[in-house]
Amino acid sequence: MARGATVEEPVRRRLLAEATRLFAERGFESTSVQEIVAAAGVTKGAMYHYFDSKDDLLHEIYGRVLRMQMERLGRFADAEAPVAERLHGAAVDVVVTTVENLDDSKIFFQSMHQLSAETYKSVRAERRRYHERFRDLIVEGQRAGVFRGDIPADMVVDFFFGSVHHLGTWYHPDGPLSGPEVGRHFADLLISSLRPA
Amino acid sequence: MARGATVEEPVRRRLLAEATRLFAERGFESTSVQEIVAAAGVTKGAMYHYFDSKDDLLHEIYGRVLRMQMERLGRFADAEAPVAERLHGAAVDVVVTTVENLDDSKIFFQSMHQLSAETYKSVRAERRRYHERFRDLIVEGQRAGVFRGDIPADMVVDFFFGSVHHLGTWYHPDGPLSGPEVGRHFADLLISSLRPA
DNA sequence: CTGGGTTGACCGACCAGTCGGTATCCTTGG
DNA sequence: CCAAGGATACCGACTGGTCGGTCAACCCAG
Repeated sequence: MARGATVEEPVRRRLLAEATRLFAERGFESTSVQEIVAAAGVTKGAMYHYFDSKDDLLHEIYGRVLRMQMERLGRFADAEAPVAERLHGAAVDVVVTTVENLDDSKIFFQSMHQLSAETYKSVRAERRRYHERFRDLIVEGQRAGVFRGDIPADMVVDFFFGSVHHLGTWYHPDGPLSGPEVGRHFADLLISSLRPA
Repeated sequence: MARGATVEEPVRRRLLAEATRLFAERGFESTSVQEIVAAAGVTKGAMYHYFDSKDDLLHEIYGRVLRMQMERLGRFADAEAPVAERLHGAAVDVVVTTVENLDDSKIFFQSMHQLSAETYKSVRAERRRYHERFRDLIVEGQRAGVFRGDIPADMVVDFFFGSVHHLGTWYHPDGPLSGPEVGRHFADLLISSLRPA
């Protein structure tokens, strides 16, 4: 018979995938390295061959998410369209990709503070750059007069991303709402909340 | 000299206060019982005299927050005023009380999943009742035609409380914004997002 | 003298990370 | 063409240490 599917997936990728699943399910501190390697069908030696530490595993997961989100936001922000449309598109997209990677989202807001001090700082910095990119869209709209200017743009970003990050606590892929549906509603709420008084 | 301030506070209350502070600072799993009792100036035996387990400590913290929030929401919801005003008042209030008890908020969204299965379920149920109370206000406004009706009220609640729960990740009491200021902005965004198209 | 409150040494379970070892492949030079 | 030898991938028993929770004994107010 052909080699099993698990053999096709390289060990490193399998470790990341299982770690993501388990961290989302039980939290970082409640998941032992032993459980991760057992789920991936390898032993500790293999894990410590590919990663420096359990912390490093979490760091990799964050890096993957952050790179992906930043790249996608860039494409919406740089498009040629009215600012309200670009913001709406970016908002829908971040919701859709969040629900498509719900495990990543759960890990983010539950386990980020478990990272070592320096790793934590670098993740925060990367995250801040992402928020600033998003905020610039809002500021642009406020300057153009299409968004209300009496609420700080930074706060609007925190307001919106609070909602996005919390999708992991209530959204279920097999529930009545699809990702794009939730994304459209969220984006509508955002744009609507920004209409000049 | 008079008895020290710590002696005035009963042991049980001190344990809860220190546990809240430490859980918020380092997370539930990263805080040992030994650290909690040391901070409270007692020993493990004393803690296990008042609480069944470390889990029970967390459960009590949740219970305290939930009771307080539910009671306050009730007062706003039952007031005599236009529904938009009642919702706005409740929204401002939940933000203000959240930033006044930021530690509780941090614990909520970081450590809830560490509770035992049954405790977790009861906390979720209590939380759901709170959300439903809030949602009913929105439904009332939608029926009255003062709020847009094309977005499910449940989703609006999740949208708003996502933002509220995430205050713990970015709000600093000594920052430029006071609790009531943030509350007003958040409430304005909520009401604004609900204006009929 | 009694019993609620409190002590702190102790227990078994578990954990992240280490390390000496093995198996398999790739390179190299004879 | 092949043997030698090094590099890579992986194994799993083990270590030093931490954790939540227990319990027999103690203290002192009523």
